[in-house]
Amino acid sequence: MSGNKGKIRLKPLHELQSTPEHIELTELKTPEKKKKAGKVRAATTQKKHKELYKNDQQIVANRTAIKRSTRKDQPPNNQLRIDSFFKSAAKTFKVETLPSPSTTKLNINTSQRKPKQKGRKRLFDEETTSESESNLKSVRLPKRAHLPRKAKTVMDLVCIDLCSDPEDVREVKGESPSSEKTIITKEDFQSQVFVTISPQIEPVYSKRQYRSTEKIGSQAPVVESKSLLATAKVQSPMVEIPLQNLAGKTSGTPSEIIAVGASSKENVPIGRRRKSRLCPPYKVIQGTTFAVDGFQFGDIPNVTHYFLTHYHADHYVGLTRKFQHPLYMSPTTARLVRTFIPIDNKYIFEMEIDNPFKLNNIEITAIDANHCPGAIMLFFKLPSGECILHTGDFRASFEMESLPIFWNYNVDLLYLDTTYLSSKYEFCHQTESIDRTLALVREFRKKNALKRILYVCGSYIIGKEKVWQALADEFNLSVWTEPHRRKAIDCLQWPELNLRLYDNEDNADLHILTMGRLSYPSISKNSLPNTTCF
DNA sequence: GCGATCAGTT
DNA sequence: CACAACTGATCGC
Repeated sequence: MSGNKGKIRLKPLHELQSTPEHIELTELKTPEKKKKAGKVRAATTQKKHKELYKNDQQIVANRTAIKRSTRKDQPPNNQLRIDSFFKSAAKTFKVETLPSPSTTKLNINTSQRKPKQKGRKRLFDEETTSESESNLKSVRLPKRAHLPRKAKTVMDLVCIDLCSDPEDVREVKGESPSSEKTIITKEDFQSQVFVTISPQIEPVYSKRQYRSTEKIGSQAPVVESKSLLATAKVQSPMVEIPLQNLAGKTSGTPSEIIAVGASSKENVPIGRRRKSRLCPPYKVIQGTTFAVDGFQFGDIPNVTHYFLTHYHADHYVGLTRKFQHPLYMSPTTARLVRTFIPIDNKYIFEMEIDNPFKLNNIEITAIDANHCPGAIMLFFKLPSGECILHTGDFRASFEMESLPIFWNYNVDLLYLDTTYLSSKYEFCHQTESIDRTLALVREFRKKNALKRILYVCGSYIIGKEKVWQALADEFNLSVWTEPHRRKAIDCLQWPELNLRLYDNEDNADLHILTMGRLSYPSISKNSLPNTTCF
């Protein structure tokens, strides 16, 4: 390895998040009044749940004359939980991993590749795994044992939880098949992150430090991202991370990664007084006047265009009817925004996926992020030739590697918006998650053939459609969801989903519910006696 | 009443 | 314990 070839320079968070001089440190403790309010709220919530549960118990008792468990996380005595079923069953559950195109070696010398060459781009070179590991040793935390990387065709699964996000189905034990696939896996990044984004660094960017005491406005003390980043470069050497397995030598090796946080909690101000927050530097794309998923900071100085990567609450937080700037998003996200947030339509601009367009002489391409419907990554090509990728929330897949844009351009700067960088998170392909779900439900149905089954799928506003569609299709289920989500699903323009959806909650086989309503009191309220839930 | 904020939930 | 992505209650304007 020489220079930065095959390496990513990772900017430590403490540099990116350096506290500007003008930020005042505000009180560290929650004021007593708020504490009290919090307690009152908590008490109210508890009371509400108790009452709900009490009522629910009565309903169930009246219907079934069977006394149900008083534990909230337990099903009524006449109901089974499929999740407990499969947790015990999963230990012997095996999944055959199908050979994927990405496991087939291409025998292409990456150094000889031409930019327009066809074929699958190897974002991670399977040949470099061992080299990568040895190089990473210097930065890996001493106590962190690395996982075996060689794939097997059959893996043992210890824990599969249908109640979890199917995207989160993890292999706690066993070996990942991903090591022989050329996908960007979390594991490939894990070592870097453990070193770079360390607990010692994070507190610098504590909630209270990113707190403005003034209104955001023309004189507002806002972080100037470019200068801050430039300063970071000068003041502290980059953490050099060997990632020679990321992309070929002629294309697509990001020279820098900026860790991006999207959570609304990242710099939550304290107190009730309305004070705007400071915009963290990573919300603004370096060298541009574009802000991504940054709506809770008022008008960000020097930002002319705003982007929304997808319609999830922690990304559109702060986006209200008052918003008055050009706002770019995918067509699907645009329909959702129009439906739920009354922003003047003249500010909403749709970006076609994979269709580059220019803004301020910067070429922008929206790429499918493989997250929820309408979720995109953003690829910026600056006049200088510098290419910047903002991932938003995304799910890496080997299909992504085939995208021409990753073949044709280097990624010089990467805004990586992700949380699951720890080795404890192991992600399989989305289709595999769905297949496992179907297999488990199939097995459950077989064992409970005589029972009526109420299928319950927890969901955010959008994002679980493929799972419940697969269930509905295979088992011919009628689906019901809450009116709010129904409205959102209608925005997706996904006819197959609408075919399955019915307005009648009582007759539906499969309920798509908000996560917060997945507790048994809530579920039972909507279910009939002698019903098996999962 | 709207929007911001916080606590609590899965 | 962690986390994302919520919901609902409360507070400030």
